[in-house]
Amino acid sequence: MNMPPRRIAHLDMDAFYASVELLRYPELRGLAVVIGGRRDQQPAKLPDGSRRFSLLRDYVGRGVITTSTYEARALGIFSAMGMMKAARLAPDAILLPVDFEAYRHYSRLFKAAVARIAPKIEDRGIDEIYIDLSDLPDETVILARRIKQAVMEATGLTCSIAISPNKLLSKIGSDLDKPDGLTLLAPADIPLRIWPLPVRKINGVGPKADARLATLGITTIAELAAADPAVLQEHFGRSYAEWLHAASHGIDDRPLVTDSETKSISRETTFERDLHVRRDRAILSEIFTTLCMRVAADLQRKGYLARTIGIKLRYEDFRVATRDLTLPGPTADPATIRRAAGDCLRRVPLERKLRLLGVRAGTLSASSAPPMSVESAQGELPLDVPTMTSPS
DNA sequence: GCAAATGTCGCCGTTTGA
DNA sequence: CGGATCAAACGGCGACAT
Repeated sequence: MNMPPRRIAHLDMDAFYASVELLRYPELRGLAVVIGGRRDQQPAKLPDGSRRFSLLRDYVGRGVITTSTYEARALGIFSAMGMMKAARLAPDAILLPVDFEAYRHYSRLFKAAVARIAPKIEDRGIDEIYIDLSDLPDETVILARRIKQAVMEATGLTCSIAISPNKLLSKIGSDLDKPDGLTLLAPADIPLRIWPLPVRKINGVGPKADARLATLGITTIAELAAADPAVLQEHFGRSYAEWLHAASHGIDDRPLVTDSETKSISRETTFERDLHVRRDRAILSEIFTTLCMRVAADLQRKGYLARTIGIKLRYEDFRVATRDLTLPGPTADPATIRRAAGDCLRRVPLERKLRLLGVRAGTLSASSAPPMSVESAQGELPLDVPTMTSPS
């Protein structure tokens, strides 16, 4: 039997974090607003009831833009841009710190609203989802409008939706008409609407693959679609080459993943200045222990035990080193995690200064104890916590 | 000088056990 | 018993994503 094509929607909230902030501070509508930087500067409330907002020009130190309003984007400000660079481009932009608590709240609201219309949903992080509309009786555009309206009613926020036979095309499509977009894509639209786009628009082609494709003279999806499969295979290996080829032709059979288990839990932090392992040993040791305690608390709060403990370092030159260690048995104990992480640390070179330290817990299993409340989840460390040492 | 935090996946080399 | 072989687990790490 010939199955009808699926109807897969990709829904992407428009400038999500920034839009949530505008719900709270409507006086900022129409302005260049950026979200990011350190978490320490809430807007101050003035005696007359108005608010005093920080400006990007006053920011000092490390940090990146997490997101920004469309007005800020028009000034050349984009996600992951360094704060100081952004401040040069748009010194008068309003700066707000991230408030994940609020974003998670609105995330739950919009997802619940969609689920009432179409329950088959794949979570893709805080601000986007895939939705399978295939089994619903209504017409596609009607459904899309209904979903957009439900999201608006639940949150006051707009989103952009694309619907196509698969996740790949819908993901590309939701970006084609933003904000507040509604895009339908059929296979017949591929030559005109997909092929002219840069290969980087394919979800799964990142900066590295993009650069290597450029080397081969391939910058658009059309050029990728026309590329010799044998040449692709030489440069990318069989598996990735086949996937690239299929993607360029809009072919993607991946099902929606409607339930998934957490695979790892991690905490990491970038220091205010690069730290030297010997000179700053005391500071680093305290940060390291704190990270371990936070991972332990996260595990306990969420009801997990971990059997693998890993660390991540970012050196001053931005290179990354990771090490991990599998324990004899699962744990959520901060001291055990601290010891394991310390063992990992002994295996990495520590000559260069560090800019980031992270601790990860993986190979998770459910703890028999129920998830802990936040207050009771703080672990106590014994007094003789191992200290950081140079490799011997 | 500047470039976050958190998480997933794939690939590869090594180790281990059969 | 030595060698070949295979699978699974492990560890490292790159790439990619939001």
